Amino acid sequence: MNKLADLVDKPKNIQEKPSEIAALLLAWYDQNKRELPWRRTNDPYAVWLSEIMLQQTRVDTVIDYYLRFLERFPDIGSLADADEGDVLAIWKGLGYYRRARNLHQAAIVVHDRYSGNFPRTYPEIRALPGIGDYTAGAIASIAYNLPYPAVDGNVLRVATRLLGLEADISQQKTQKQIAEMIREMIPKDRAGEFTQALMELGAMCCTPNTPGCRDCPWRTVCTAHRTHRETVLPVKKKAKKAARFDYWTALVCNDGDILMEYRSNTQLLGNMWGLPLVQKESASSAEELFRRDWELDLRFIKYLGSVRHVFTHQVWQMDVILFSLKPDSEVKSGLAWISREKLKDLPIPKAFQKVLQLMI
DNA sequence: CTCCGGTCGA
DNA sequence: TCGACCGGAG
Repeated sequence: MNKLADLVDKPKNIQEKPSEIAALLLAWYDQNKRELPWRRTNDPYAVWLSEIMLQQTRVDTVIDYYLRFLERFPDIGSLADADEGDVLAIWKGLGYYRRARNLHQAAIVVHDRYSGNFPRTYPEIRALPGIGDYTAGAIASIAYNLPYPAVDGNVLRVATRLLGLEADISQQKTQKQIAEMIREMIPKDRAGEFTQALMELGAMCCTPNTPGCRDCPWRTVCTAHRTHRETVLPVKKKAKKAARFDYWTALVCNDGDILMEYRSNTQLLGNMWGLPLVQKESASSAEELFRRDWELDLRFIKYLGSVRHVFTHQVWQMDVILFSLKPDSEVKSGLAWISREKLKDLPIPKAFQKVLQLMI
C-alpha cells in the first residue's frame, strides 16, 4: 500500500488500473466509514434485513427500526414463525410495506427450503421475494464476500462521474454496463467492503448536488472532476412530467343532435371527432371563450362534471358544460351537428367518449 | 407542492 | 418499459 502515495498525483485510467483505483477507495473507507449497526456483523440475516430496510429509506431512519426488528425477531426462524401482522407492526412507519411482507415470505422460504440457513449463492439469493439485482449483489458481497456488484443510485452516480459517462442512467443498458465495470474492480479479498465503500462514497462524499471533491479519494482519477462535470453527471432522462391542460368542454344539444368537431390532422387525436374545447383562461368565462374561439353564442344550462384523461405526454382536465344554442344558428366549418344514432359510427377517441358519457 | 428510489407485475 | 408502492427532504 506504499504505492497509494504515488497514485495521488497521477491520473489513472480506470480500464488500466482498476485494482489501484479500488485500493484508493478502500483506504478511504477504512479511515472514514460510519459506524453503523449492520456493519458490526456479516450475519446474512442481519445484512439482508439492513439492505431491505435501506431500500428507499435513509440510514438515520433505518437504525432504530433495524435494532428493534432484530430484538423482536433475532433470527430467520423466529421471523418465519411470526404472524405477518406482527412483522408489519414492527415495520409501521417505515413505509413500503410490501418489503415487510416479502421479507416474511422469504424467511418462510429459507426456513422451509434451506432448513433455516440463508442461501449462499447469488442465484438462490436473487430468487427470494423482495430481492432484486441490487440487494442480491449487496448480500452476496457483504455476507459472503462473493464478487458481485451492487448497483444502487449512489453507485450509478459515483460510477458515471468516475468514468465521465454521459449515458442515461435510467436505461437498463447503462445500468448493466456500470455493473460490469464495477464487477471488474472488485478486489477478490474485500468484495463486501468494496460494495459498502462505494455506497459510502456516494452517501458521504460524491453527493448529488454539492459533491465534496476536495476530500474524495478519487479526486485524481475522476473524469468528471477533471472536466468539471461533477454536477452535470449523472445524466438521467428527465421524467418529462406530462403537461397539464385545463379545458372547458361544450356539450351542445339540438333536437337530439350534438355539436361535434372534426379535429384537424395537425393536432392530437387528429382526423377524429371530438367536442369543442377551449383552454381555460382565468380572466374569461367559458361563454366568452367559446364565442371568441368558435364563434358560438352559447347559453349556460348546467355543469355536467369533470373528465380527466391521461396521455403519455399530457393530461387533460375537461370541465364539461351543457349549453344551448339558438336553434337555427350557423356553425363554422369544422363543426357539425351529429345525430345520436350516427355517433357510434364515428371515430371518437376515449377522451371524448368519457365526456359523452356524462350526458347519459 | 414536487422529487427521489429498488422491486415487482402489468 | 412503466407505474405503484411510501415516507422524507427540499
